[in-house]
Amino acid sequence: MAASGDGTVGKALEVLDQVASYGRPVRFSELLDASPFPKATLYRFVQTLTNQGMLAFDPDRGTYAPGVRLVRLAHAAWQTASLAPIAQAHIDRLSAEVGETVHLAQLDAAQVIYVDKRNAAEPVQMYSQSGKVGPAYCTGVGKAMLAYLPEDELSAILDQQSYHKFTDTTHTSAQSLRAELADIRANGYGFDREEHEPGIICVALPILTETNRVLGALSVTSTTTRTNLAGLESLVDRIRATAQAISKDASSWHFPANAIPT
Amino acid sequence: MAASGDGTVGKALEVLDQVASYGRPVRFSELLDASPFPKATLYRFVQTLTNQGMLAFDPDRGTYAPGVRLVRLAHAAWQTASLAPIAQAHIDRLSAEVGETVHLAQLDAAQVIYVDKRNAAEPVQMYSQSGKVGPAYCTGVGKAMLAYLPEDELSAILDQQSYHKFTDTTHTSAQSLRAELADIRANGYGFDREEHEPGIICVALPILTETNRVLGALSVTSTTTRTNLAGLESLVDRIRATAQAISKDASSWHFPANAIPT
DNA sequence: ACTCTAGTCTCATTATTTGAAACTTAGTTT
DNA sequence: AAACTAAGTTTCAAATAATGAGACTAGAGT
Repeated sequence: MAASGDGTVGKALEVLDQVASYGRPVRFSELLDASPFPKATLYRFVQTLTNQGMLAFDPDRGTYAPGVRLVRLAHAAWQTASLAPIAQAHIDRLSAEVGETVHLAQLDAAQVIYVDKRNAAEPVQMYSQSGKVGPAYCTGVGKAMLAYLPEDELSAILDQQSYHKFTDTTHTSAQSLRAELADIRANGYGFDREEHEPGIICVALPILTETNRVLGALSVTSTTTRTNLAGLESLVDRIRATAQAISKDASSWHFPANAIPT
Repeated sequence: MAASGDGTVGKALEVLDQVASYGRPVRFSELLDASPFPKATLYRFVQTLTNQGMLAFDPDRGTYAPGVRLVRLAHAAWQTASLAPIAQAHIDRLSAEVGETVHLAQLDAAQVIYVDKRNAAEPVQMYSQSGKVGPAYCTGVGKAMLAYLPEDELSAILDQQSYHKFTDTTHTSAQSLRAELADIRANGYGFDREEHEPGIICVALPILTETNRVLGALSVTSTTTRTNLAGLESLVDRIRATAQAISKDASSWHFPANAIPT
């Protein structure tokens, strides 16, 4: 039932996450210090993952880092499973119209993953910006998605949040967050009231299927120096139209007859 | 000793690759038809991978696709393990100077993965272009890397090539390929003589460490309508300088003291 | 109501993982 | 140069998890 702990494969992926979390190449001993696994076990996992190209070993330095095979797999994930390729054109248009940064996010376990981002000023985004993660409980997109989750999934996710108080508007308990989620559900949209970073505000709407399953969320971000919540609220209709268009495309476009064979 | 077959984890990752290879969401039964695993076993793998967020299940359609967790992991891989962030500035400059498309590639098992691409005309590349794979035996970057591989790794990789004849200059055997690799090693650079796509030619150089380990490869691509091999050859010095600069940066830059803790 | 197909679950057998401890380098100290 | 130390690697019997044939269920088609 919980996300972690499916047999050997789950443990190996835990190790993979651990390596990725450092953001730099790591020594075996560093991993060992922070690992729940005994030396020999961790060693075998690291070996296996390296064999498989999921980790890369630098023999000159004796360090491990996430491997390039992940880049290949992610390419497939991004193209196949994410809303990004579908949403691309819609996001471009929205970003141009509102003149602010647009984020497209999806839920991964208890975290938010930004799968695309469009900045009005700088028209094309880069790979390195996709894949960035953020907390679900204090971002506009996170809350918009949580608000439409079925109760069992929601409570599992709420339990996993850190409720770290980034600013003085950050929610610090599942309880207060739940209250806001109810509001969001009632309105159909939600805000980030500088909950994650001071001065940064956003409006966010979920992207839902016809059956009301959560596919992702869309947000328009700005700063308190440029606008305020009411200003962002005036964009809601425009954003909703985009979200609906994406949802519509997602329902049809999911079976591209076949990919161009390179 | 081959790359595949490390226990349960290896098998699970094989399934993951299989799903990714379709380039579209797939039914369980489709996977089963093409899978070496018996029904119950495949089922368990798919379940586990889905639990783990490595696959995403679409309950409306009953299909599986690569999951968003991969996007997160790939972000880490791209940033930490790939040459892309290091090479960025160098590639920009090179692309601007030569006015042609520059590719940065690395080796993943027996395939080439393009981790970055800079097109002189359209200045910023997109995520969706990173992660693209290509054959090693008939691309400029592929051959440049193979040429500098130690014999044991090389022969393992040569055995895994398909030697599909894309054009009439494509190598169709390990033997003829080996001969060219010797030339490349002697010259320090290699060409793609329309071996993969008619009309497309390129020069490629490996990116090596001081200890002569292969880190990746760099290529400048053009078309036969715009230039010819001699034209590309004149760029070799310029490309070599870039490759060396990247290698130098890679040797120091590999330990960013710590990442911005967002 | 019956049949066929796709998907899910069970459980005794089998194979793999586990991890304490021994071993191997390579680097440091006395 | 011998003794210590730390990091990485290997071993092997015991413990655990994976395996897969087949049973089961749900739904679609006739």
